Amino acid sequence: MTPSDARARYMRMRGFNVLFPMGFDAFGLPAENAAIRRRIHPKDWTYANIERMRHQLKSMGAMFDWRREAVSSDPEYYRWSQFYFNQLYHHGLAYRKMSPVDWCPNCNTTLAREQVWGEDRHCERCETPVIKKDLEQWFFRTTNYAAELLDFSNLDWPERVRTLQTNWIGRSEGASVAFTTEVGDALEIFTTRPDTLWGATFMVLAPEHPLVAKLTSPEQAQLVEAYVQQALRQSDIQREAADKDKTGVFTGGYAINPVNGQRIPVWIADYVLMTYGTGAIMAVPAHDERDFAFALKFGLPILPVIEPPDGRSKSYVVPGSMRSGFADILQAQGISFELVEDRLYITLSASQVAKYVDIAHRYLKPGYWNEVVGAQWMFIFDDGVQVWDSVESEARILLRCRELEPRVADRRTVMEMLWNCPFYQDVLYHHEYGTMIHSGEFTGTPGDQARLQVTAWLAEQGVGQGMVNYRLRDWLISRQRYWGAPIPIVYCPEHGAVAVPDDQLPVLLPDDVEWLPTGESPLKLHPTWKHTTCPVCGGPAVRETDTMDTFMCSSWYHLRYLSPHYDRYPFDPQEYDYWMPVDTYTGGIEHATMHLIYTRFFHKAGRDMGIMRGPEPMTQLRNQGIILGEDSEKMSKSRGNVIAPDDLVSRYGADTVRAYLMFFARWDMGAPWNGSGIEGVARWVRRVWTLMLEPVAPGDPSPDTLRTLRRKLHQTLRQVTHDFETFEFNTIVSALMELLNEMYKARDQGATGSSAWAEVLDIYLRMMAPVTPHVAEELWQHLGKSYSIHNQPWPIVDEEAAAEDQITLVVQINGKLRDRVMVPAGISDEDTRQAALASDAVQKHLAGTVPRKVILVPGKLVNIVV
RNA sequence: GCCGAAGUGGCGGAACAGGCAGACGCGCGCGACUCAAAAUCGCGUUCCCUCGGGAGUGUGGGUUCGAUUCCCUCCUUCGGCACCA
Repeated sequence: MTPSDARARYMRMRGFNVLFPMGFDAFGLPAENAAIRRRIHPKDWTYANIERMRHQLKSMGAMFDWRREAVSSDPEYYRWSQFYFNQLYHHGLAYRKMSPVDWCPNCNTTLAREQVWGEDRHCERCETPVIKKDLEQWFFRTTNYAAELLDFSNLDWPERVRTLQTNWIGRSEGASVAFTTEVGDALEIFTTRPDTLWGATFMVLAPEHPLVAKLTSPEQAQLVEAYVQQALRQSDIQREAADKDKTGVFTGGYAINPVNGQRIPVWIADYVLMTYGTGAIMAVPAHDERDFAFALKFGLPILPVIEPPDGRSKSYVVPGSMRSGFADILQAQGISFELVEDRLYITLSASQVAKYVDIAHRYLKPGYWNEVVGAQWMFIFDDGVQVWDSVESEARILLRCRELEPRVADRRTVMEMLWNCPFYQDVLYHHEYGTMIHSGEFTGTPGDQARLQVTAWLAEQGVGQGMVNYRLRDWLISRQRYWGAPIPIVYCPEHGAVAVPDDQLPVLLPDDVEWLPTGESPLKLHPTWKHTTCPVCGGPAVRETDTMDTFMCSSWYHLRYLSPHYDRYPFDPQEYDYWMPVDTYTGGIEHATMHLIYTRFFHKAGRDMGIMRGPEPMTQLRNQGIILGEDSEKMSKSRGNVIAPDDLVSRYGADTVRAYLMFFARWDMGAPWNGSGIEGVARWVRRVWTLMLEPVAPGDPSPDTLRTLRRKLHQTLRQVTHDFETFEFNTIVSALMELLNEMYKARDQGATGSSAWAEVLDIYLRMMAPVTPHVAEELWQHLGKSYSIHNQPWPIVDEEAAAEDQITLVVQINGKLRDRVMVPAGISDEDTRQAALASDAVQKHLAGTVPRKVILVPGKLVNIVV
């Protein structure tokens, strides 16, 4: 808090009208869980906490305008959260649907996808792994704004946050393609690789896909049913583990590939997710890693349709399969190979394949075969060469090989046979872009045009079109918890879900509930609360008993600060016009894919509903790092590693604590707490105090002393100003420390009676004011200046005073430091060169040799190259 | 696996449109004051050294007169995403 408070104070001194508000995002799981643990009513616990926090913040000297305080659990606040819900509902941006959702068994509530973290898919709050439940829940249509949320052009936000959001939204460009089942049902898929359509040798549906039942043949019914049941039982963690062995079942049904009429089997497998795309994929095992593993495991055909970019092919020659002289002729033809124990391992460039096939065919002994794989796929038999370019030719080749070699008799596909040869493995599968092969009229289309051309053709044929898919999901906002804003919906047997009219808001959260956990939503168990009347017909109806995710409350709180007690609208429009959008917003990086996406969504939705204006809610964002406990773990009461500012404040005073919080680590990086340095900052504050309050008789300072002092002063002012602008708070304090050291020197040289001294004290206190507001104010008064220092303008750098009149010229020989020479600031290049060469150290090192070259950086450095 | 950030003294950290590495502070050492200690003040504090210097910003290479800074390789730590078709 304090560094941003200091910056707000700095901006005020810069002449800005600064709104620096404070409020409490008071609803939510953490508060409710903490209250339950202590067996205190969540409301009592929350408001006691708020009071404690207010006290703490005030003791730190924050400049918050408390008249603008907003508390999201106050009815006068959540009335407007409910108003926003209604608006979203009326505009079709809030909807209710039954779906498998993430459920935290410990918090007894559903969670948004953003609130489920890590590999084990745990609850963001309590770290319990979540499970899936089928529930009817309320969602906000964040996906409507997926494309717009990717546009950061109006934002001065850190690259890091933009990247996190971009990845979270997860745009992929591709095409939708209309496959059909054998009996004529449409079976649409999404693919990013329309260029591989001719290699689609089977399809895979998510187990939950609606067509599964219809596709399943009677023979497969039992297996399919069992697999679907098992998939539903499994948690996401089990299902989504990437390294898991592929599982799946054949439905017995077939689909038709629209590009070539090929009849391909339809499988179900849990590696296809119902929640992404259409819940169905075309499988191109030759160019998709997952499909490849699946096909290999289940013996499904694999057909390469994209040439690898390097054009490399391979051939492995079994001992005894070639007539003698084979290796010699290869060598003579410039075809490189490795010979290991009579086995030949041959790697071919694109141009060598034809020549090689010819030679191999001539040298092949009867009863054997040889193959070329990679960029080209050919099987050389003694009676001719078979090209593997279709599912049919593969079948023929496989049959032939099985006849010739009993050891491959049980192989189900050619690829399975080849995969057994480790030498081949790196050329059998790839997912790069390349020239299309084995793809009918598209064969030969180069990799950089393939996707575009195929997509255009699909559209022409009416079987597909270009399409963009996002990973972002709609925001699940229902929570089966007590401590939140009630969702203002009433269910009427006649009229269904009806929004509570705005003039009847807020739907008050009752105090008299059983808030101790029962595994059920507390509002549901309240004897009377949920019973009400339908706003449409007046008949008996029941209220929605779920409450809203607190991220809903925090999505618009910046607007409530404008006018926290305004009772006609979420905010006073005049205030909105004056202040919005938020100019500077600071917060932790942990908000990147939650709060900061939600609030952007909220703003854009609000804009489209005619409530807010402009493209974005917050113009400039700067991330602060997290201060960890001394044990480098996140501070938490349960770990017992929390550093309470109160203790530090009572021991060192607020100003010292403020300054130390700015000084001890980089604000944007955060660090484990380390209290040992605070003594240094305390010493600094005391030394300022001593210097200004302990009288020292003025002496007779030299002009040099005064010039040096003023130079340091204005150089410091320049740096401090810059560092405030760029949020580099740690160097603000160190620059002030440096200047103080200089001031002590000047004092000892008798400077205290001078006008320069008065100037230094004046500016020094102004620079301190944002950092240590109390000490600065008191010393300001002591200097006899008018109240208050915090209303003073920020000082202006006197560039002339800040300029150096002497510079330290660095003299290097071959880039190594050899000497430093003091020269006047405006020195000419020629004089610089002379001064450097005249140096004793240089003369000694040169020892008579003549420099080959002299590099000159004016005003800084001379490098003599010998 | 993919994406991103970061590696500088005993510690927190400075410096980077390429130009004196280690500002400022902590800690530590020595000294002054003191009977003594604390506080305060002063000096010193990257490492090695034969006191001339030499090495040094995670590793190895490259570009350059010159690299903590730019490029490539690798290592480590942290964060995010992850069967997303």
